[in-house]
Amino acid sequence: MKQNLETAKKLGQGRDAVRQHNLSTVLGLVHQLGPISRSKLGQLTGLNRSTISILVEELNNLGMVFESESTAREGLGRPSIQVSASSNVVAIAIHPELDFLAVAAVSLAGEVRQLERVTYPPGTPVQSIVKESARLIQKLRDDLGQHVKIAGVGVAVPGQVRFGDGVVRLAPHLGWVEVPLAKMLQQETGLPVYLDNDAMVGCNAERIFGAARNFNDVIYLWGGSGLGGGVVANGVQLRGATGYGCELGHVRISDSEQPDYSGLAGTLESIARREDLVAALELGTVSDEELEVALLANRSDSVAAVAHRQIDALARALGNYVNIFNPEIIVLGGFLRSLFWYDQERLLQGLSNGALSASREAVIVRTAELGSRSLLLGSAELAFEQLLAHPGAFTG
Amino acid sequence: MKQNLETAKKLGQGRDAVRQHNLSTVLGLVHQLGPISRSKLGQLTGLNRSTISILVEELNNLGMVFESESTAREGLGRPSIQVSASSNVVAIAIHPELDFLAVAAVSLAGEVRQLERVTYPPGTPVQSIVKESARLIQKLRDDLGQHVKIAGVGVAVPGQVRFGDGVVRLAPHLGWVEVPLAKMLQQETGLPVYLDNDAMVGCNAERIFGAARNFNDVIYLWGGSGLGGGVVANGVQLRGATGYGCELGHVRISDSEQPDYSGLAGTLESIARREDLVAALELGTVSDEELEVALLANRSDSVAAVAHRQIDALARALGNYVNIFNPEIIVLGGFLRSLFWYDQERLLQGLSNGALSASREAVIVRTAELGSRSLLLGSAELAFEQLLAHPGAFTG
DNA sequence: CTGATTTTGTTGATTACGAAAACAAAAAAT
DNA sequence: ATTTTTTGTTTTCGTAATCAACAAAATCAG
Repeated sequence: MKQNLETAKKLGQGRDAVRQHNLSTVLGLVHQLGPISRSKLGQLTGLNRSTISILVEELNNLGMVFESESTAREGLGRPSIQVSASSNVVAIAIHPELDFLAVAAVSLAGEVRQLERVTYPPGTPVQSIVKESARLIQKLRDDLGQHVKIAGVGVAVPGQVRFGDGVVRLAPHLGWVEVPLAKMLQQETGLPVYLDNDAMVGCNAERIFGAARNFNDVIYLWGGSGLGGGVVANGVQLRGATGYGCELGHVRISDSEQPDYSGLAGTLESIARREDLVAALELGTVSDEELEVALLANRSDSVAAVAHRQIDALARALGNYVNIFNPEIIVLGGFLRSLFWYDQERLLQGLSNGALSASREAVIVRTAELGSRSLLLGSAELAFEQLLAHPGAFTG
Repeated sequence: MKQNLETAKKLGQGRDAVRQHNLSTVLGLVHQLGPISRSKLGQLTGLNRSTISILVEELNNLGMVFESESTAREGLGRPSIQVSASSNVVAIAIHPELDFLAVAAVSLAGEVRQLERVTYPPGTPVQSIVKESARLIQKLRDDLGQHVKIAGVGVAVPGQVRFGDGVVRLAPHLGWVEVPLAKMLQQETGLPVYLDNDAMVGCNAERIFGAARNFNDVIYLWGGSGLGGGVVANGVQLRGATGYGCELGHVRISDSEQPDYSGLAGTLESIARREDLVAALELGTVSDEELEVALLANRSDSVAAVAHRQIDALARALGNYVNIFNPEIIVLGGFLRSLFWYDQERLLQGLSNGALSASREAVIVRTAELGSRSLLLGSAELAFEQLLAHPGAFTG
């Protein structure tokens, strides 16, 4: 509270806060649930018919949504007007990786309208990547045309992100340290830029559009070269004080002295390693899908030893998360999907052994649904979140 | 969202929601910060002078607060009226343990107005404890007089609590399984009853009134016979989907097969054990304070071996929590206080070794301030939270 | 095909509540 | 004693949700 004494953050609600809030929730529902009738919006929000009418009209005027006449019979009574999110409001999703850059335009309706992908040699300096991003954004804008409004730019960063000011604290693969990426991109493009850790971005996407849709308490674990996580507690994404939280891979679960990519010993990331699986299967560079096919086809003892060790470690970690978070659902993405399908029984049994039964009983374990789309949808969501919070303030 | 489609929970805000919210925040500020001037309330909430005036008057009429003329010089200008929480609005705090029962009346102003404590043999059935609680509550009410209004009853349970319906899922020490304690107490007393896990209750108290005051991201760890935890993330207490979350003691951090009180192996609770410390010091039944004095006075190797092992385990666990939650502050209570003071250096060094530096740098570690008062204040807070959420609806 | 029923959209009047402005009050500063 | 500064009070105003009444568009019953 003392902070508030100084910063004088507004705790009270004024007149316009109500309109702001209602506008925001209506737009949010349209965004998440897709085309929806006015009457259903009324049911969901508890607002009066006349109020919904005014709100939707305002959103229409802002260009955020459009209305279409009733499509088909929905039962008794006068058919309700359908409200849909506009495809002409888009967010730019950016995903920089070691050797490639993906830039996409995602509409408020949830479609990936356009996707550009370029590769470059590892070690390419940030400045070049920023310039390249700006170029691709301009290309997207040109292709999409004048009448498309840009909500902002969302970036999924494979590393630790200071959420408040959009600085990449550390992205080991890319060799970035304290890079003010948001500011750099903002200066280059003139658009508002939002950064977040890639796993958290993926978590949010799965929660809104994917396997964790409709759940309010979610654990998301994603295995790529490293191992990242995301948590949704009580309907809101957990980030910690500065945005460095949710490092679920860097949690020590064993006495082993084997270090992970961040130098921490005995962590889940140090045991459940994609490259060990790939090596055991004697594969080269493979996609997650190819890895999965190869793993499920191979039942040799040597592969089983590696997989079992990783599954057991994963189970132990999941047990910890269940005890800590009491989630409704656990979502496994990346190569962790493959571990799940390799021996689901073993994983779930291990989870049961390590978790308190009260929390264990209720939780379900699923694999991610969105695949590579999750990063695009989730990154765009970073920008849309700001738009949704203040729809009235948006001018495009 | 699908849930909402069925339950039709109100997402939109109506006319009166604003008043409700503002009334709530003003009362909340008075409750937390103690006597405060009207003008400061205006600064903190961002509300207009006239609005504050009306709100405070309404709270006054409800008997929640009272106003007093300016006490002393506070600078230039007309002195502002002081607003204080009423001492005549109280919550009943109940804390049942293995062999004793504490029942207290805590005022909205934060004073423990009265405290009753009785002992009974271990194994006393729940029904008896409920009856005894009701008797003590009646005694408190009689002593306090007619003009005191009761906001409700808050119970700190040493076990797992299903937060939604106030059922004790499992309280190992007390031998309770699926006990509908809230309902039982409600029927016996006619008052609204709220339950929560004891560590979470303590966490909330430390956050509002104690060592974690003014922090929004808190880890709280409390060591008694067992080891419990509490987490505040982004200003709200974490409970998980059903209320079983935050079992920070039951997190596996080692390959050891030593089971804890819940049968889980290699957890923090299985290593950091109060009774091992007590045994090493060759003590009998001691209070936390006595234990601390004895521990700090004894620098023998045998004691050091036990203490160091426990400190190292604690450090490893704390490192995990830091990586997961990126908190601003860690608060250690119960006998964990003693471990901290025994070798602070070792603990902090161990923490640094196991945590990512980005999160590690910002976090501070402190010991709990409230001692045994934390459970009383925190339990009362359970009832006050409901009161604060809907001050207008309260009739006493 | 016709009329009753049901649900939804529309419109205007009503109500609630915070903001703003003008004025009064109570202190310190000059 | 006068000015300045801050706060409390009162009145007026604007905004936004609600309510009631009516119209519109479908299904249902015969």
